[in-house]
Amino acid sequence: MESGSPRQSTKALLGLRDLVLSGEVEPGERLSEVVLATRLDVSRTPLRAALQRLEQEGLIEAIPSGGFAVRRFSRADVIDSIELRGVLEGTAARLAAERGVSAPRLKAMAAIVGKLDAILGGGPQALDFERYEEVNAEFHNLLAELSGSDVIRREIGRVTSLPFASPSAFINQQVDIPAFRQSLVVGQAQHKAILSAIEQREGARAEALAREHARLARQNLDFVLEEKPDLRGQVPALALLAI
Amino acid sequence: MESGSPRQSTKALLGLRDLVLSGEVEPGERLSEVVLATRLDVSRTPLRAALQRLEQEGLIEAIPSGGFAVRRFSRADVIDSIELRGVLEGTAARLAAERGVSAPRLKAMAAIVGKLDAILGGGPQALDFERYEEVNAEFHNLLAELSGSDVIRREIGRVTSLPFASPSAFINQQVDIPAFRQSLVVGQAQHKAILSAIEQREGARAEALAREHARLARQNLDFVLEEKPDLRGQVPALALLAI
DNA sequence: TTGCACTTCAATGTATACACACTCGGCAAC
DNA sequence: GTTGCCGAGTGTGTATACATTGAAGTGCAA
Repeated sequence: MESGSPRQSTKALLGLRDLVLSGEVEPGERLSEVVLATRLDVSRTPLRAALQRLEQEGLIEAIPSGGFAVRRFSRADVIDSIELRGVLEGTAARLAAERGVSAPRLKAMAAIVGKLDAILGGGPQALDFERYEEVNAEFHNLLAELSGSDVIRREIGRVTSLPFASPSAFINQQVDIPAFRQSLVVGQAQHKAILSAIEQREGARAEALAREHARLARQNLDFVLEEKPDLRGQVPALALLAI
Repeated sequence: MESGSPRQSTKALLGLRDLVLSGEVEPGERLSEVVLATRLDVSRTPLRAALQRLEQEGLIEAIPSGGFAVRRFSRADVIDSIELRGVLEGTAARLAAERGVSAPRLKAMAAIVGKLDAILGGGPQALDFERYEEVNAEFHNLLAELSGSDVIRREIGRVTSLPFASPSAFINQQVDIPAFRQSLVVGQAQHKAILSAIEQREGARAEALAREHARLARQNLDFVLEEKPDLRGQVPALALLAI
């Protein structure tokens, strides 16, 4: 069987995930298999596979009496998920520093940092958020790889599958506020420092920096929730949040 | 639907997990749905649910062309899984210290430590491994809870579902060797220190201690693999290992 | 003898029918 | 009026038939 595109289970998984993330089905709402199967135009079998998978991803949760419901995330969940990402990326950075990284891969990381510099250096209004988000994701993906550990890489992948735990959770055009733009500058400084620490085999520094880097997301979260609560609907990462 | 015991999917999950963990199906071996369904006396539907779940647990992996195979773990995987557990339990301990733990829960933790003392204090030959393993698991479960974070608790639960990443991975009668008994004493000292650090709100100390505590498992792993390689078959946690 | 293509087969992916448990409404008894 | 029981209905859990694809083996041709 081809594991590529034209599978119903893939269609069901992507469709269902999108339905949940976009907020079309509300947190706490029970997910009816027949309704969803009809809506996504798949049979119940691949749909159930998608439900099980999303349960493991943490987006939905099993109901004791059977079936699933959209999970309702608290602010604490979001904060702790960000903290967890920081801890895991910190570990990746520390392991990279301790175990060493080959010159070519360090060069690749430096190239990514250079690209981020170029994106940020283009002047305030020329800033391409989408492009920054893309390259930022590259940085974080490569960081996970530099750890040299498949176990760590897998784990980071799992945790960051939750939208609000993603490294790019609060990078988007919608929330174009000076405070956010500044946070990108700070974040880029941290990127450089993390790379430097890895190059110089400073494990503890690399770990601390990566943790602090993740906290940037928490700062932005706090800012949105407290200063600009009206922006909540604009940030996709917060669609599942029930404060 | 009752989510309790008499469900075919439960039967399939437990049966399949046991089949993999016991080594009855060898690492790398392809898992045939029809064969397994017959063997476990369930239909393919609940079996497929179990397969999907075990894939998420990390015990088996999907084959590109379809189906699943028993995952083959390298020594690096085991080492990194232990490291990961240390990092996560370290985070749980740090959060417990930083955020504070209620007096009753601290008391409960102290009670567990007391039970471990009693088990270890009974003299060398009276040592009840099974009981120690049980109470040790209690300690680690409560530690995860003391973090006050469902996110962290879930994550620790996931990681420690792999047999060699479990806190009790190398505690068993089979490997009754002086070095192992000594490691229990050291481990218990670390238990006390972790509790003390949490009580005194010393986050960094609590984290460092919990990390080091996990490394005890790595020491025991190294000992088995290098000093007593003939014991490999005796330790259930190593059944999946392909050095 | 070797390589390619076709055929066949086996195993997974999908759809759907059936069985049973949980829920919710109504009715009766207290 | 409230509480408890009962029955219908909805929906998930399970089984199985069918579709589809990947792989292997065989035969023919170069």
